[in-house]
Amino acid sequence: MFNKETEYALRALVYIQSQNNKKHRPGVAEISREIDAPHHFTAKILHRLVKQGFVNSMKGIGGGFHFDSNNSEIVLKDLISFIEGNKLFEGCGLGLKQCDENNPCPMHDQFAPIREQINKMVETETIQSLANKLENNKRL
Amino acid sequence: MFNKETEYALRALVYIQSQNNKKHRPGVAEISREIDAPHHFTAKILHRLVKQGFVNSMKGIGGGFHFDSNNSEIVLKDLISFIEGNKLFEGCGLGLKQCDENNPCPMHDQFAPIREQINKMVETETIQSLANKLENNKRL
DNA sequence: ATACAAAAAGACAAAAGGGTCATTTAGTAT
DNA sequence: ATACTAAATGACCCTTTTGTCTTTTTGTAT
Repeated sequence: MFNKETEYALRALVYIQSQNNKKHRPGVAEISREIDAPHHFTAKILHRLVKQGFVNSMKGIGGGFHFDSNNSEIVLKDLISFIEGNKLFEGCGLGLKQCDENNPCPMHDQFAPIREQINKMVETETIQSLANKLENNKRL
Repeated sequence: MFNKETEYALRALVYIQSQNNKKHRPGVAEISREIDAPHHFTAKILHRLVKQGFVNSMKGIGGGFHFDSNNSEIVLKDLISFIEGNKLFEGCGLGLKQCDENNPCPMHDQFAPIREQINKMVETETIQSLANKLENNKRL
């Protein structure tokens, strides 16, 4: 479904939020270990997300990654679009450039509702809502 | 959703079937032109599909690609699994190795029904059913 | 038998995705 | 001020995907 970078980013941010909830700011080493992602690749991804403002970081002793509590929640669709574009949210199942209600490909009628459900999911869920579920039986 | 190879394969096979319905066996040049795919890449993909038995080919004058009418229809799931594996049909949304009903990731409850719908689509539709829709307003 | 059409085959290459490493910069606690 | 910790930065590399090109083989119609 998603590419590796997106998967790592989702797992990392959810982990950061869940640790923030416990008043802890994890570093790259801890994050990559806990979400089972390559150390340096995780660092690169997080750095991009910091530059874009999705998450904050603090250097030095006691530093690490964290969310600003006065920032709004991160909607998954915004994050995923930033990382891998919106082909999944808007593209045709057969990869046609021109495919919509008025000019449908043979798969359109079956595919459109699936795409809708995907959109609904990523527009509804946020990093924070996912992190909250971690305390509810869910695992990373 | 699908990778390029899968998209080209779906479009090519649907086109071949639709032409077969008109008693015509298209060649690579015609196919790649009509489905807007790279000529030689299309040839490579079709060759793999012939070797695997998904479609037949005839060399020489009057040759081209065609389906054996006494073969059964090609279920999309079989084709897609052959080309790009079944991550889309079975994988976790966050990319976790261990994620199921009993040990769900925070996205599992939202993602599982989507995956189900995808599975239903690719298990129901066939190259032939898609080709039939081409005569019904649909476009490639 | 021949000529030609078309697929088969495989080497090659560009681009994107995924990942590593070493060095630098910055911030914090003391 | 200092030492230490942790992120920032950028170069580099491997693999997979995507795509190109050339040559060979096969089969068909005549």
